Amino acid sequence: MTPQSVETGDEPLSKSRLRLWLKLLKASNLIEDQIRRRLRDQYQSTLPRFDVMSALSRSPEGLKMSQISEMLRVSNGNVTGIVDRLTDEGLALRVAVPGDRRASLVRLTPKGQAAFAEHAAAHESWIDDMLDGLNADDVEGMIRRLDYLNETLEDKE
Amino acid sequence: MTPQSVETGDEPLSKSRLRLWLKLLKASNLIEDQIRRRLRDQYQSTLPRFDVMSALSRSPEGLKMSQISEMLRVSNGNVTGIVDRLTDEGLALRVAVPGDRRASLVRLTPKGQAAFAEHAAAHESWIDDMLDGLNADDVEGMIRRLDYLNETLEDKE
DNA sequence: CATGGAAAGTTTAGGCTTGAAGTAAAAATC
DNA sequence: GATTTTTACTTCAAGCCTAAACTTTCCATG
Repeated sequence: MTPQSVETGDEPLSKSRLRLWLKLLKASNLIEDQIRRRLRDQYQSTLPRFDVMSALSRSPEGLKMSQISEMLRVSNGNVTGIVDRLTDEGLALRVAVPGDRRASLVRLTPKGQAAFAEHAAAHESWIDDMLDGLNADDVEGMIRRLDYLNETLEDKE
Repeated sequence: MTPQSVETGDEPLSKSRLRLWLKLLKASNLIEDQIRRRLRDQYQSTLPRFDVMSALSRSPEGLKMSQISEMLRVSNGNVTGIVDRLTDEGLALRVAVPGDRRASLVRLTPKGQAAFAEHAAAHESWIDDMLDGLNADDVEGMIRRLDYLNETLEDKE
């Protein structure tokens, strides 16, 4: 056995980890592509818009631009463009923050709330459909490992 | 119990599946962002370039544009741009296909082969490092479930 | 061999994404 | 109170990505 390499069967663990990553990425892309396609076809929307609206829907009092970009882990300039487009379509709006003329609070409009409620319900059923091959044990086993993985990944940042 | 809803503990399975998807997406994004950042910082490259070069490196005789876009599941026009940029940098080149003036074979140049070999080695060690919290059992368990999930997802396309 | 359709690629418009540069306002420091 | 630094956000350039339109070439059918 090669020193320092832990083996599983006949394959070094590092190779298995690489294979795991490629399969994880593949699953993620397959699911994400489906969601993007359906959001586009059925609602003339996109995943980034969905993500921003989802964050806003959880904070009816509104969110600052910087809060959104932190929650979604995307750049500030990115959020500017997405909120601009949501605003153009009457789904969101910027409200001035009294006492701080630099910032503004972004909120969903009633129209935005209604649209997101519809999108979110569809989204949940799409996921349920795409993952219906996994039973409760599978789901639990994967969640447990992904939780641990995500913790270690965040620690490393 | 609600009719038609399979429960695990006190949560409907559809909710668990949604949570699983969000965690899968999070892990995928955390890892992908790290890879993008390192490819950029250490090699002035990008993940799409890496993916194209990876496909090309496995086919020294070259690949047609349409083969690349099919393998990577991206659009034709997308590949055009990426190969253009690789070509501009002397990492890839287009070779005429005798007997078909529409198509061309894309190949890595020697410079491209050398660059990719370096990037691929680094890439593998980054993954090994990021996933080092998972032991052989974890890796095997996740691969098994992801294999199954990917199969069902591809069947649904 | 003419012609109509299929195939291979490119181009284009529009949106997403980043890092970097820029603007303005607030806060801290002197 | 003036100056410096930080904070909040926008703008910009460049790359990525898609669907759709387009060009060129190939091929099948009459």
